[in-house]
Amino acid sequence: MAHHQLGELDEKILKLIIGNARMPFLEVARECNVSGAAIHQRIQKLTNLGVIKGSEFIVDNTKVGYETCAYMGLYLKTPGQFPSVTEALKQIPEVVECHYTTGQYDLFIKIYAKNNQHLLNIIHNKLQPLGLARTETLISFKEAFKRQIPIEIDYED
Amino acid sequence: MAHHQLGELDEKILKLIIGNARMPFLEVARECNVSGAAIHQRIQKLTNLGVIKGSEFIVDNTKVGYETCAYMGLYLKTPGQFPSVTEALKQIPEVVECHYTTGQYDLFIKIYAKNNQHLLNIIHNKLQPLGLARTETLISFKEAFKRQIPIEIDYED
DNA sequence: TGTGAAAAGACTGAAAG
DNA sequence: CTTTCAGTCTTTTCACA
Repeated sequence: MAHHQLGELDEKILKLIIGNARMPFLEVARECNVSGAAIHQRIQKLTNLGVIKGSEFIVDNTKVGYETCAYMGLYLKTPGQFPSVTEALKQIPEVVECHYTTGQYDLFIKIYAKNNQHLLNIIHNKLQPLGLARTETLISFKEAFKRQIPIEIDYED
Repeated sequence: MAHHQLGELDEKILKLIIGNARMPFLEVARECNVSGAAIHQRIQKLTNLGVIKGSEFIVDNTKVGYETCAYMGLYLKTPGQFPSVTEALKQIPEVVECHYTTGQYDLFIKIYAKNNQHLLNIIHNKLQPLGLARTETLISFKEAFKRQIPIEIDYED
């Protein structure tokens, strides 16, 4: 498996920092009973391995003017459209996630818009010109909760 | 609107830090041509206002053993189930997002599982006992991209 | 709100067990 | 893989504009 390089210390570090990217590494070190340099080097390693892909501040979308959150399922006309449509979606900043999916849809995306009218504008002016076969829209009117993946590493060695 | 307290400096700060929670505030200060203390106070203010809700490290799900990512639409039997089902979903760590939605479904959730079998186990053992009317599952077999909401504040005052 | 200064604390890399 | 150490940079607070 892809995560065979990770040990208990890595797991403990990830659990501590995954939900708080501003936690000082020295504090992590104290929690783990190792030196600060050890944490520094482990996090470096986790970053080099691609386990850690970056960090983010979590911003309340409604407080920066995005009242509408929607998911959309997209049907392509032909599978050949995958690369061009994905590239075009990347050019639309309001599209914040894009997945290739099995079953129902070909692509599944998440969009933030200022309001419902803005969402309609995005659909009409930016999505429809892409030449999709069909789309389906699902509007989230409240995010009940959102959190991180649970870190529970199996040591299969 | 909810974001009327935010000014140009707040916008600039948010744009700089939203995609890198480890950026030193002094570096933000230099980019913005203000003192470090000013950035410190602004970020404090943004946190107090709830604009900033926290920070996270972005971890590659496949590298910590979660190969399967799925979205599920849930139909309730009665609207009265909303609170209890939401609460029950919160007890399932693999459910990382939960939205109240209009139209098609009542609830819409995002799940990470170790593999497809594990996803089936979660559905059978944890979701079906909740007494839902029906569910629909959508499996993402590749996340083409994922990014942050664009920060573009209107100054309507 | 913003600033500068000062103390405390954190980061980072080198060298060594 | 871990530690200690040293130099440098950051965070945080506070008095003041």
